[in-house]
Amino acid sequence: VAGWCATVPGPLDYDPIEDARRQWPERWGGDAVPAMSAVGAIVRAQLLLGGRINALLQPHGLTLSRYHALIKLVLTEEGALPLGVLSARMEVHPTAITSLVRALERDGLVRRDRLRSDRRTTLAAITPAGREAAEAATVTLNASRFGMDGIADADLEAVYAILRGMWTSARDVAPAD
Amino acid sequence: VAGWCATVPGPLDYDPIEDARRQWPERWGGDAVPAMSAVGAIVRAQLLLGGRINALLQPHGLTLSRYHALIKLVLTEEGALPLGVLSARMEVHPTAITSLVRALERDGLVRRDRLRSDRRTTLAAITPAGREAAEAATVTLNASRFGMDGIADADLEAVYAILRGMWTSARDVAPAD
DNA sequence: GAAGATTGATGAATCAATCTTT
DNA sequence: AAAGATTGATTCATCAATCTTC
Repeated sequence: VAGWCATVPGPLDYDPIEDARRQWPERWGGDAVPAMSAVGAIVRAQLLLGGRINALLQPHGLTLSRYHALIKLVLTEEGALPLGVLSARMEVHPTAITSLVRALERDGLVRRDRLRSDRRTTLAAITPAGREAAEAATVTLNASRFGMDGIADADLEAVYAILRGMWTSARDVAPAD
Repeated sequence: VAGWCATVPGPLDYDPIEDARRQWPERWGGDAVPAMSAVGAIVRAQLLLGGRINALLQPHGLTLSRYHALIKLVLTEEGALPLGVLSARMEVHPTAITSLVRALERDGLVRRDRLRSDRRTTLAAITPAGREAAEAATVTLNASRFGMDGIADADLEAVYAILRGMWTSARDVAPAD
């Protein structure tokens, strides 16, 4: 149990998923073992990536959430989005956007404007400082392949293609309301 | 934007990762696109799974964390573990275990005992009610393949095998302290 | 002094209720 | 009344500091 704890699970002598895979079939049958393994792996990978990526972003004064928001703005050439749209694109609760954008504003990375055409909506607009931060952070993340170095591109594309099936399949279309 | 919001991102007209994949190469080159896509997919998958699994567990009065703890105890035929060991196996902070186990105790699913041999350590021991809850919940989860139905077993095993490379590679061995 | 666990404080995520503008 | 955003209360994860037992 080396330097892990704290968000960053390390490489382990005890592999939790392997252990579960060993014991699962005799207790509950083997049917769900692939699913159980994949779910475990996804959860653990997400935890690990969170730690790695946040560590990469820390020198830039960003977290993954804050970087995510900045990138969404950068990718909309106007560099601005209504909070509601930003919330939808990031897929986080509308309420979370409020505090997130407020924090970015405190650091001078975005500006908040009321829309003149409809003064209900607040516009989050990226500032020059915000663009710089996003660019620099992206260079860092690209260089370390988003914490994924060590895995081949073909494998990464395979993971992407498979997981994409979770939201492109017709499985949980909206229940016709 | 149908019934999603609230933890459960639905199937979307606007696909955030596809959008990023389109714009990434011209801005920052294509090198990190597979990594970026995989990371995005993992984060989104984890979010989706969290929603689905917690919905499946709710009728059993459990959450994913609480189920996770119970399963770890069930899988140790004594049905009991010191909090420190449980914390390590679940890879959550030692402080988080305290409140988690306390909540399980409140519901009568685990018992807390001080070890007679070393009265510093607290033992979390699963109760009969805890075993029942874990068994019932496992049947439910197995039946819906942990929220992964719709994806072929071979693909799930592929995802597992690839992601496993993140913690079995020598990449981040402890920095020799 | 060190291991094991706990407490209290801070920050993020979520939900209901509120406020403003349309 | 409805859309957009915000506030306040709750919960959970995290970190530092504390308390007990060895």
